[in-house]
Amino acid sequence: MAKGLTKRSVDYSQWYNELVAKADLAENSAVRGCMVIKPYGYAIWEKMQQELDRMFKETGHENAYFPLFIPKSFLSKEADHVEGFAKECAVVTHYRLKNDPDGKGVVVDPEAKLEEELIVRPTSETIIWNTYKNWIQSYRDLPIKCNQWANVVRWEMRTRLFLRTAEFLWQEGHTAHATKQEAIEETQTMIQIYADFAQNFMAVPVVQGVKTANERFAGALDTYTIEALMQDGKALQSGTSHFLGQNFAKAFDVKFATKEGNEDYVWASSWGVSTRLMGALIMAHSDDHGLVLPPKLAPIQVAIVPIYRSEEDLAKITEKVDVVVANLKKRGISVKFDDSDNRKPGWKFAQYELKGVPVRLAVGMRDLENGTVEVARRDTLTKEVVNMDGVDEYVADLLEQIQETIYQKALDFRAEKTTPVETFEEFKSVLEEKGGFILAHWDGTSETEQKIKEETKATIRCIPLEGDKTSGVCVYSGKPSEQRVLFAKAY
RNA sequence: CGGGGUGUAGCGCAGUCCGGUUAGCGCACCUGGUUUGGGACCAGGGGGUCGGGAGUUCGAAUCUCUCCACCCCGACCA
Repeated sequence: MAKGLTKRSVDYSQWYNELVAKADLAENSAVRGCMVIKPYGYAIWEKMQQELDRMFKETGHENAYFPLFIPKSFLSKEADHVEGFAKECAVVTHYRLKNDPDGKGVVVDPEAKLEEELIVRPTSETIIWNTYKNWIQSYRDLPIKCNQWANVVRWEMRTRLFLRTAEFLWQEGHTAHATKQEAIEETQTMIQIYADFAQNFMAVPVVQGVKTANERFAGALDTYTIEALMQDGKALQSGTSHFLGQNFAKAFDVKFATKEGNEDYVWASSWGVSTRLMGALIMAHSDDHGLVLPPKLAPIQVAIVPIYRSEEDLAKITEKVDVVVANLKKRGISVKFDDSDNRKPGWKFAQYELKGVPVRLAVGMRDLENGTVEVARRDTLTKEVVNMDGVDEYVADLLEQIQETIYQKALDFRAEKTTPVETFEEFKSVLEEKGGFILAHWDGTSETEQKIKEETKATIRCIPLEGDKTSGVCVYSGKPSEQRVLFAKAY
């Protein structure tokens, strides 16, 4: 048991907070609501970025960069968009400070007021569509498929490391298309990429679906989402992809000449995932001993701990371990040989467990005599002694197994915590006693959705794309329902 | 932004009610030694604007006012 780490069963959110701190992922900063992502946490984010970036480029996207600041007037050009974001915008009003005439420090120079105030981007649709206007004249200029890796600011009242911070890192893709169909296909392609990434790299199973009107992105016609289930039974929206129709093209007057010689507004999509994925990763797999990382995203995949009495012993062990390290690296496995002498092996074992390192090798004099290595896997906390010869191949296989095992475990957990219900009584009791995802019929109205939210605090996470499509009657109103939708309490 | 709680060494805390030596303990850190197969032990040592500011007082970590930060629960949200 990790010293000082609160058990999940005692206080889940405290467990999360302590884990983020103790595993050296992130910490609160001097700026309210803003986090410092520490090197170990950032290394995981970099691994996510690398893979996503590769997937974006494989599907024909290019990276670009747009400004941090957005003129205030841009935001208000799309009515729903400004409505959605206005309440959480940071605003730049001045461009200069001066010495405080009354004494120490500096004050805002009232002489230096901006003619037009600037919004710190909460998202970049407006500045990008203002720019795209200049890039697009003809259907030959389309499609445009840009992505940017950036920070955004949404002035949240209550924040939690990774899950909701006032500033966060993300990528936002913004595409422009000649046809509605193509824009819809792009929107769907990207949500599929997010789902693939979540499942194959993060080992987090997700439900793909469409958001209801209430939960839709401000300015979108349709929002596709991937929803993941955390160990406390709450849902986490982990990625979204929006079909924007011609809303932003109309707001920013972006027209193009069609093949037929007509003029038409451009069709748009946008899509993003953020450092919130870190929260999903942490809460999906980790246990009371600490972080559990999927091998594909672990900054250190293998930690090697030497066990020795004398310097001579260490030298002998190091000689053997160097070969193992070289062989592992040849296979593209990231490995850390921890020969620091200021910690005992037991401390190191606990530390690498806390940090979620998938595989730990221990090598002592006993192993040198027997030609063996002790192999411990983080996900099951089991240990085996194997031959040192060929341990690199053994570890390579094991890493794949761990990736698969933790995905399967998360999938089983979700299956167990997904409950179809037929009545509102059942809905409430399942939500109360079991939590998790609830599949229920819904009459399709915002009123019913709102009522259910008020009475139970559960929201419609999405209308799933896959699964049971049979019709029924709404659990709340008794009116006809086309298919079951996914309810849960959410982060 | 409402309700509750907490701010004392890098971390975790005691001391605050009832003001009074030099502000203390555990972990961490430094030095030396013994250790090393699941969070080692002994000895010595360093480290403090007691969250900030203002006030009361001969004297404030302690009392008063005020501001700030963080945590939990709500409302809001990726």
